[in-house]
Amino acid sequence: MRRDIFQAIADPTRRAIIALIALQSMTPNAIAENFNTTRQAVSKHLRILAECELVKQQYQGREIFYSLEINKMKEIDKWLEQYRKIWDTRFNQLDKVLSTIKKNKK
Amino acid sequence: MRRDIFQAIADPTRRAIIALIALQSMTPNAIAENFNTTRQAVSKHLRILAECELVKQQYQGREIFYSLEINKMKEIDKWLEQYRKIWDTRFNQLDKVLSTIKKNKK
DNA sequence: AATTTGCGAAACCAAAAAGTTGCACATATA
DNA sequence: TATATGTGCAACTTTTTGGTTTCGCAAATT
Repeated sequence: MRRDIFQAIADPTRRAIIALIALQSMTPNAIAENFNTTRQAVSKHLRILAECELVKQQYQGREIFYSLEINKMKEIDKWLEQYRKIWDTRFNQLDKVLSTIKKNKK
Repeated sequence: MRRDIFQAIADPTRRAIIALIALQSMTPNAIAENFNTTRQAVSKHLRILAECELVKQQYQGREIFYSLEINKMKEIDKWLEQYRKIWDTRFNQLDKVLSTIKKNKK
């Protein structure tokens, strides 16, 4: 089961879980209350998220609090960077064209 | 078949295709040469990418040139934004802690 | 006109994924 | 100690996915 972060965020439930625990840590039961699936299904998603180090577990008695490993999210940002460069460039090109049009109008 | 952009970029081959056609448009055959799969498999990937408007097709005789719809990529960026805010905040908090430590050393 | 080339679509297959049910086990609580 | 609670794990089922093969069609080439 070779998971990567892109596969992890592909599932809409997992993205919802990420959003849920982004600000405060939660237990599997508390998370599952927000979905129409069983706790076990959520547990499976959490396991996948944990496998690619997107979430962190904190044991407290018999409860486990899951929280987002925000630094891991930067990997997506890093991947996006190459494309951000492209869309910035294209925007600048458009900008150039627009300013040329403006100039010619004068 | 409900496709979204996150599902589209989940597959490594599709991410490679995206990278390939990011700078110049290419035909399915030309794209397929870069992979160990058949042209038809690539064609299927292209169809998925087209379905969620990540690629644009340009017909030229019997050839079809595919190019990246870079604006669509911004959707990922937009989704990331909420988390970027979080990691910026946490970084600033860390920064605060570090400067406090520094101060106390003096 | 006959053949080659570039392409998408459909049918099929194997593997992976997502979900469910039924455990086992530890930690609380009575 | 007996019971309830919170959790992960394994087995199983269904759905989805990624791939191949085969086909048909249109545009080039001969």
